Amino acid sequence: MSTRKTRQREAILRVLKRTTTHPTADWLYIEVRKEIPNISKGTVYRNLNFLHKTGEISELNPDGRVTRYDGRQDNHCHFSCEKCGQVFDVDEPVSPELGQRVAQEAGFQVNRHVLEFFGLCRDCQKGGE
Amino acid sequence: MSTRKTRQREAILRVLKRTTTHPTADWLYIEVRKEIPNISKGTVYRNLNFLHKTGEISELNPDGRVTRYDGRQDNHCHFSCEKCGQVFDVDEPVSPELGQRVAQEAGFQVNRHVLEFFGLCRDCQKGGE
DNA sequence: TTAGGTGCAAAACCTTTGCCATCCC
DNA sequence: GGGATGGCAAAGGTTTTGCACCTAA
Repeated sequence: MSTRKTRQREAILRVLKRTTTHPTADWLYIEVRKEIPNISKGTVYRNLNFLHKTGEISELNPDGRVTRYDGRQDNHCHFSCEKCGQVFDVDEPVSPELGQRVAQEAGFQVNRHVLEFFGLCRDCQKGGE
Repeated sequence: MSTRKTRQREAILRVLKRTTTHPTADWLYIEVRKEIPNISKGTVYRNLNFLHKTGEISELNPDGRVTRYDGRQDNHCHFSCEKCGQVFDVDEPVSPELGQRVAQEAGFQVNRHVLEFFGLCRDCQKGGE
């Protein structure tokens, strides 16, 4: 089970790394297709799952419908607009000791924790409602 | 658009309020069916969405697949077991001022924020990997 | 009476998977 | 060469929706 280098996998990772929009698999599919026109959705999903397992990217599920992906791997969190669905980076670091406290108190083995903000982005505040 | 009181809606809310397991729509469907055998899944989903909109319950999406529901409305957060998928309450309150800071820094209108922990629950720690 | 709610089933949606051809090492 | 990977399409699972009937107020 070595890890092979394929055009498809490299293209997917490259496109994801160069965007900050936390795209969906579908958006990545459309984008990568500009470069590899006959790539299939199955391949996109398989590679995203692979890259997630190997820890090169991370998954987000702000709205509970579509999975979004993030190429950043440093300590940061996200803001999701409840109107337009866009996801933005927030440079509020997540303090690691929080997990330890919860682990001790409840007996869980805490591997990670996630902090997410929800509300209206700048554009959607203008639009009213 | 008044709000009608129906057996179905009341039963769903009652079942959800009396559990602490953050159930899925399907689990609630099975449970409520013990009381109202011919209730339909569509009704369960419609009412859960309704109750969520009116703020009586909240939605959780720990794993990004199935939506879970929570009848508790006070300030608390959750721990999700990455192995068995169960969701537990954590009595770590979420500090409200965090949202304000992010709002000021980034220009977002922050309505709420969520803190979630992930790892292994007690039972799944025993089972090994 | 009547607008909102329900049951049923089909549709919509996102994601995974089986199968065979293809490609990388 | 041989196993990992890709393309294609079908299947899978969750959630939504259209429609005719029902029911609470």
